[in-house]
Amino acid sequence: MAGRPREFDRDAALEAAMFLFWRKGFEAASMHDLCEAMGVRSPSLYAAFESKEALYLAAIEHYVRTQGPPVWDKLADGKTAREGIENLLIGATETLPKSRTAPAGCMAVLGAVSDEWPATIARAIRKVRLDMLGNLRARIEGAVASGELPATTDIDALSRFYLSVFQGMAIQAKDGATPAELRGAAKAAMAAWPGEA
Amino acid sequence: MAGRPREFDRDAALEAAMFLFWRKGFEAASMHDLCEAMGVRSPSLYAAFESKEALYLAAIEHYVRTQGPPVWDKLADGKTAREGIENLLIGATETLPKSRTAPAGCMAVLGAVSDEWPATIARAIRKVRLDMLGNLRARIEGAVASGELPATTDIDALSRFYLSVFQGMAIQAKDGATPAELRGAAKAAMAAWPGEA
DNA sequence: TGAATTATGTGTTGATCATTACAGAAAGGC
DNA sequence: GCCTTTCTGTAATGATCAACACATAATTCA
Repeated sequence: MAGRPREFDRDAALEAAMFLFWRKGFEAASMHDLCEAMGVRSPSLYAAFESKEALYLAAIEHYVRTQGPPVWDKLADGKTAREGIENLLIGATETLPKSRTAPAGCMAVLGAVSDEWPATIARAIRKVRLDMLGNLRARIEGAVASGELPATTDIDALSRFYLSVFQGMAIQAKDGATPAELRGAAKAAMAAWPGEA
Repeated sequence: MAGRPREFDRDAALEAAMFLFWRKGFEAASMHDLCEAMGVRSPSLYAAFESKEALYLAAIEHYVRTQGPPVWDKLADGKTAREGIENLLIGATETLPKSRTAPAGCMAVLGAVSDEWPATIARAIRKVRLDMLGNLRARIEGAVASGELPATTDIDALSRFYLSVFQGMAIQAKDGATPAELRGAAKAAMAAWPGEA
């Protein structure tokens, strides 16, 4: 037995919440701001999303699902792992800076970076960052298996290194770095590829 | 004409505030927490530091003055710029992870990384990050001038690149990376030095 | 000794926060 | 038409927040 139908689009509201959390973080985005951005009154919001904390968790999941692939799918592009990682980094130089449609930076890289975000949120975001590391690691492992990289390659070190470049670029994008400026950093990072001149 | 003398050590209190801000950020460190950590009642705190915002500004200045040099002075160590930057990064692998005496991460790298920190604080922190970039840039410029690096070196790209490695390592330290793990990333980053095999 | 000055401690202020009570409205099932 | 269910809007809840009023204590200068 269905009651009164919901008058707002749950997905559109979630996306609006995502953008606000992306820009402001968890604490600074107040329920008042969120209601306004989502075009929903607070009781409807609580009925649909349970709590501010649960809303954030839904928002970052939506973020990973919608904003992640355009960036991270590039890691699989190209025949070699070297090309894949370069494609990832160069792609990020375009998406990380502020644009007409998106805030600067990366919600997952820059979130929960101080203590005393709710523990569940900190855990969820840390998991996303660990997944980034895992993605890089998997690509590099593949390159070692295929012989693109020597068996002596320090896989952990190399994946952690490229993750740190990505994360650092996110901070600099937040500080206003342009795609061209980030591209310089990305190109420089590729010179660290084993065997590079 | 001096009135009643202050009963607490202003510098010790400032340092306690610094550590709390370092760990929690601006918003999440409440005046209540700060008073407790500093061992001071709020009216005394306001008399000595004016406001929470001004206290944060004093705290980050104290941070740069006391925590910066042990890390950034290493940039001048070594005969070459390459050695200096390697010393900086390797040194950071020891100081960035959580220790008995210090929280994980870097107050300047990880601060004001979301919107809606007070504008004056965001400006101050961004300036510290810009100074980091300037320090790297100056060292690399010197290396080009002395002939250590070719005149064709992309100075902006190289300094931005090493800044991003430093900043990324700060995030990973916050996520629990160990000195050994960070050392791998730092060593890998040095392979990007122009002319490296 | 007393006047001026500055710190301290208690307790409060208005604002803002996330969350919810409550009453009315819109749908389906009978 | 009526009951159940679910959503919407208004308005309130207690909690916490930064900041401060006020009275008192400690010091210096005259």
